[in-house]
Amino acid sequence: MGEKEISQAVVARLPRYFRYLGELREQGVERISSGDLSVIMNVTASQIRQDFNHFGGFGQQGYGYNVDFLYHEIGRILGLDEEHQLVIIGAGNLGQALANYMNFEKRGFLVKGVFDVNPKLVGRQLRGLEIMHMDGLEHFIKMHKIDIAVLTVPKDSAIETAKLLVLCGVKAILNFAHVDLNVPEGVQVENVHLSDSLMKLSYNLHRYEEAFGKKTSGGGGKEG
Amino acid sequence: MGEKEISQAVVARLPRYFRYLGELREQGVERISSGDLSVIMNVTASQIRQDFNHFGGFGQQGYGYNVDFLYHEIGRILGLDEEHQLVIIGAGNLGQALANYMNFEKRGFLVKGVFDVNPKLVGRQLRGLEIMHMDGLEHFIKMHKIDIAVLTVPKDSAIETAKLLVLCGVKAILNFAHVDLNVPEGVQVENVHLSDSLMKLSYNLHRYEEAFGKKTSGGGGKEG
DNA sequence: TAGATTGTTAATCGATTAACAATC
DNA sequence: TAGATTGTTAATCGATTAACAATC
Repeated sequence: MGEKEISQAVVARLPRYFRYLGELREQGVERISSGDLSVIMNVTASQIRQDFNHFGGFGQQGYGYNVDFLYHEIGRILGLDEEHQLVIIGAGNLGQALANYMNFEKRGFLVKGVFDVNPKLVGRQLRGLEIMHMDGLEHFIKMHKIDIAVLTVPKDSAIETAKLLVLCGVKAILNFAHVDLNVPEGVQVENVHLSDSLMKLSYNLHRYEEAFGKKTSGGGGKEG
Repeated sequence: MGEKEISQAVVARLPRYFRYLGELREQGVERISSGDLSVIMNVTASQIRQDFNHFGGFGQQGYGYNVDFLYHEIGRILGLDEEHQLVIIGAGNLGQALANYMNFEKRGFLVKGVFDVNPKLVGRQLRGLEIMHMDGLEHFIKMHKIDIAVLTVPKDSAIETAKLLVLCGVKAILNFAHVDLNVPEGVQVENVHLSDSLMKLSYNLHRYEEAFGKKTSGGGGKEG
């Protein structure tokens, strides 16, 4: 009832909490305080408590947080307790790499199909999946109740493809194409712009060099 | 002299400006006002002017901004006017996909080498590059003045590999491994955590469904 | 010149951090 | 109970937006 909107800044931090809690859990750590976790994760204890409390009180005064419980709660908040059916659109290098990137499966993101328009690719096997032609996309999406699409097509066809995906009923798009998609409300888009990341890295590299001198010289300063 | 530090929020927006300005430029648009650009990019004109002014006055009152000039200025700010030598560490699916992803080259990011520890991969050709064994990494990095490394090794070896890269003199790492790297000051890291992106997408998908009902039904509402 | 639009200062908004009473 | 640590409110900090004088 009237759940206050959670800011994307908070949401963006959840996967990192989930990862650290997963590690602690595997190490057999049973409980952890926000203070200890803040040291490990290099954030403030205050932020940790604020973040968790957006979703309810997971901790206990004087005790801290139960690692296993918190891990599963955050997983549930992220929707990892449910299975997602996804398709990969674009079977180029990146699409193939992602199809082979098994790790998604164990979080409940099941790759059900891979699509492309290139007749040279259509029919090929990819980790047990046959690459299909885009013509069959609409039928496939409805048939298999696909809710997420991973978009790795060239940027010139990305906008058009996204439109088609939305029409077919896809509700979330992980977009690797280097364009902004314009989707209707209720359809979620998450962009992964690799060249943007590289440019940001380049900026920071240059700024640092400018500020502290370019000398890379061999050996040099041991950093404390 | 005493350049005020630019926030990462601003830096993160620069590649997007660069992209839109590049498009306008290709369309032959000569000048644009912050107002017009704000409509195209769906941000406030105020933010655009603030962002640009962090780096100096690129516009002219009553005229706006010269698209070509601004495009090149932002490129320069991002360090795209200089060439970067980079290596890809890890020649698995993702590493190979990135090596084949030519687009980096045209922005001055030159893939000079691909490395792996797997003897089955070492020696193979990848777009004109031979996959090399990690043993030769240090020599290669120094020889070719590599400043950026793209890290696509499994997470268990990522931290160790990053340490090695830093020792060899690499100044920036684009990290695809699903761990946080702990590098000394002056070494830049940019993380691309694909599963984090997918989890964020999943969160937003679930939140929306919860808030507005799960009904996906065929056909449904035409969005205005 | 008059109109347009920037550069920049001031106001607002939101996110992070600090503080502390509640409570296990 | 005393000590620890949360949940939560208040204070601070930073980023975004609004406003407008400067100026092309």
